Amino acid sequence: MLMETSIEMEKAALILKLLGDQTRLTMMKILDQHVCCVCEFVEIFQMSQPAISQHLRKLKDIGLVREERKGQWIFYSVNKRNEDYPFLKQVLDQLPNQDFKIIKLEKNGTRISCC
Amino acid sequence: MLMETSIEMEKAALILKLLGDQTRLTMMKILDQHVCCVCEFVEIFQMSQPAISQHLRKLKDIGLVREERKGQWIFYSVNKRNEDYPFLKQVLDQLPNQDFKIIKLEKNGTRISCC
DNA sequence: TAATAATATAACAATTTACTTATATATCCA
DNA sequence: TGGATATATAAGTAAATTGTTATATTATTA
Repeated sequence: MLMETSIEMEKAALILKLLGDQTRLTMMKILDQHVCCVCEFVEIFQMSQPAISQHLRKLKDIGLVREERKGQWIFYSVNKRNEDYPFLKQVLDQLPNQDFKIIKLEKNGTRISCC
Repeated sequence: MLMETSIEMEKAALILKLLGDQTRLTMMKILDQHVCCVCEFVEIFQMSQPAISQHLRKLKDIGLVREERKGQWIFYSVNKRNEDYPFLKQVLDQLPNQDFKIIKLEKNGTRISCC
């Protein structure tokens, strides 16, 4: 059975361009399974906090992720209500699982430390 | 049943980056169904011949398309033997059909004129 | 209220991208 | 062989991208 998705070419290209960056692609794969905050991504990608923030903003700007503030922390998750989520999901489902990155954080103690 | 594709993150990001351009994405969608030559894409996208050639070269360089010379013309088609074709295909299958662009060429007489 | 922590934003620099125009290459055919 | 056609390549440029560092914002807590 063919899944019916009615994404437009322009929108599809926009989404794929955002996914065409290894950092953002990995973020999305992780976020599809886990809720994460900025500091965790800083740890995972060994990249500056502003760099992570900027990637997340791009993803948020086209509606792929959503944020929820809880105290000092802002938690990011995949926006499954987005009309293009089915399109996104089919891409993410083809990617290798990235849970090991979260597990590594947990072993570090870096995951619980802030979130 | 989940389709097994074992693409690596780095490779996936590379492919998605190439697809994240409306011209190349549309090219790939068309090429998945039709064999085309450069001049047809020049007509379809109303873009210079070198621009089209350069897009096709990028797609060829990572193995997504292949070329076959027939006389003066070089015919491009999707490289279905590529190990990452299943990954690509799942993306393309979600996009709206672009056959109308080829049909328009046929009505123009621009398709048969060269190919 | 002041210090700290998490995150966002601004400003900037290096790199990459996607065109352009000009030119080279390859094939066909008279 | 020479002109025409289809395509590729080279060189240059403007805009976009992706990082950086510095600073602002927001919430927490002593």
